[in-house]
Amino acid sequence: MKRAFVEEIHQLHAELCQALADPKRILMLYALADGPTPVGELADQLGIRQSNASQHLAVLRDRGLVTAERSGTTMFYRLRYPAVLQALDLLRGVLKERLQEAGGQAECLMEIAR
Amino acid sequence: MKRAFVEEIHQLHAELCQALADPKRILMLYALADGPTPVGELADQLGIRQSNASQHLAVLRDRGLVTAERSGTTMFYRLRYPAVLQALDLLRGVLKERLQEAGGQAECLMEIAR
DNA sequence: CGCGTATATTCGTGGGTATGAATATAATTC
DNA sequence: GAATTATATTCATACCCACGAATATACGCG
Repeated sequence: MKRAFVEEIHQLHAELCQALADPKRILMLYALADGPTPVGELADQLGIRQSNASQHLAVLRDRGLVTAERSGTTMFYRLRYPAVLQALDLLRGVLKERLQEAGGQAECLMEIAR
Repeated sequence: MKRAFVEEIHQLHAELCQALADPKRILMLYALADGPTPVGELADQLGIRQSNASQHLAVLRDRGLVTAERSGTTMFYRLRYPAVLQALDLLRGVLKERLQEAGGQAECLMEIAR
């Protein structure tokens, strides 16, 4: 059982986390929970340029987290693994705990931001 | 409820994910599951330099994921939120699914790598 | 206080990342 | 096939990250 393979797994694991390491991409994934969504709509929701939305979606596609389906001229992106949102929720919970322990009263915000 | 606050939450969320976006740090977190561990031991386990281990631990400390406690001259690092490992496990499961769907026969590796 | 051990920090460098602007591709309609 | 719409890609730029080497700090001991 080659050491290189094990390292490769951890590399892929890290790259998966890396895909989540951007506020825009996090918002995109949560937005996709409502079902397949066109690129333009995602861009509008996030208030970013179309090209930027495409770039972020390319990252998510590359990591295998979303799939794209064409319908006419518009591209619908679909969330592939809902478990990703569970993972994000878990980390959000950690963040909430951390902020509470830090003494800030930001807990209320946590309920809303999503 | 200011928009800036909500954006700040997502920024922090992303920074949390960013902390996980490195193979060495993932290994460190899993290693810390066994209880508080000195820096040198972590460095040895991962086969990295002491300074590099300290740097990675500084990132985890900065994101609030670990705490450091001094005992004499050695520093014991402790995992602060076990839920982080749950999140990592969820993502590992996603990775496993993805590799299986991709047709590779790397599933067996997934059982071991940790 | 000087020495050794354990850890932290700084610094330089190479490589990666996010973004807007511009351009390219793809499908639909006329 | 030209015009239109929706999306993708390329490019340049500014910023961030991982690493080793060197240096600094902190503690314990004599």
